[in-house]
Amino acid sequence: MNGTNHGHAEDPAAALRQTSLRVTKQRVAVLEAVRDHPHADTESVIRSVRGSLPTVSHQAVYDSLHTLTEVGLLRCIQPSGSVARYERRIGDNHHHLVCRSCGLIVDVDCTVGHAPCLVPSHDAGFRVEAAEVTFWGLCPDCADSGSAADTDRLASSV
Amino acid sequence: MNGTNHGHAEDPAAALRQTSLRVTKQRVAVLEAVRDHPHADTESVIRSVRGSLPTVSHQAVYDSLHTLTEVGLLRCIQPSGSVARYERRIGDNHHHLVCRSCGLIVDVDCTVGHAPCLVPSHDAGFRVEAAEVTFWGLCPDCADSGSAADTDRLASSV
DNA sequence: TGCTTCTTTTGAATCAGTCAAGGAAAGAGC
DNA sequence: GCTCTTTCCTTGACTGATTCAAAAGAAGCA
Repeated sequence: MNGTNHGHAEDPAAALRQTSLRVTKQRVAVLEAVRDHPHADTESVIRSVRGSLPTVSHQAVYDSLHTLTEVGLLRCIQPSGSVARYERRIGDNHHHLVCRSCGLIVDVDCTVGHAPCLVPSHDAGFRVEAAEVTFWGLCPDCADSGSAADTDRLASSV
Repeated sequence: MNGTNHGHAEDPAAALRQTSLRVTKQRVAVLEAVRDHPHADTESVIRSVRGSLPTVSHQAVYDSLHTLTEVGLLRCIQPSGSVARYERRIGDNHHHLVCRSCGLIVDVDCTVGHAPCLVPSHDAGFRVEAAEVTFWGLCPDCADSGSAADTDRLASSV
């Protein structure tokens, strides 16, 4: 539950320095934003970053998110029908529970054990590198309220 | 491997009739297009449908894809970074292998057995209805050619 | 400090997908 | 086969997320 990355999970600047990336306040702010809002979409990250840096361009945030994802400091997830979302918990092969109704995303630990936690029944010659698991359902709140209306819509999409 | 749906896998018109949907040539053509091009994106479906119906609007195809997905005749999948793709193999809880390099998608049967084939380690109070598994890797072709260049890019995104 | 290279800003463009209104066609009943 | 009602398709404009490109600005090395 503590720093899973390379021992720098809590210090964005240090994390950046360990890569060959320049340490800019924009990138630090993006890392902090994602740390503070797990599974945030780009829009939320921009809003959050502008809390400390009111003038950042959306482009800078897009660039940062891409770059940081590329070097492995962030992970990008995109459940069907959702925009890109980012998280800092990387390298532990965890998966996600997604609410079909409100879009809430919650982490779940690997179903079986260690990565790769799953092996396809046949791999069609692929060099398989990772398994990504998304559990679809209803979060507690949505399951309680309006479960009838939702259930209809859901039956068909499974 | 044969008709998995309700015994009408090969006859689009019959499949439509079993739902309460009207049998229009546009919908039949969309079903045929997806049957003939599994995992096709909307753009490809449009192109394919226009082979037999040169004047269909893209809107008609979008509508048909949505409607057919809603009634369960199609399934929509959207691997991260990809546009929506559709397939007709439904109800058998199979999963997908996706090539990170060229985007090729291949079906794989359910890893463990029957649906729901996976149960999260803890469900955070969710009412879990389905597990979607995506295996990421390199298809045989991409693994052969230019594997060095790709490997770099990939190492970071797992 | 000065220089080089990488980043960010600015502003416009692209692309998938959606909205809305009117015309067209499917299917039910006669 | 004909008519009516309801559902579906066409047209054309629009939205929202993301990307492109050029020029200005900062980071880090010598």
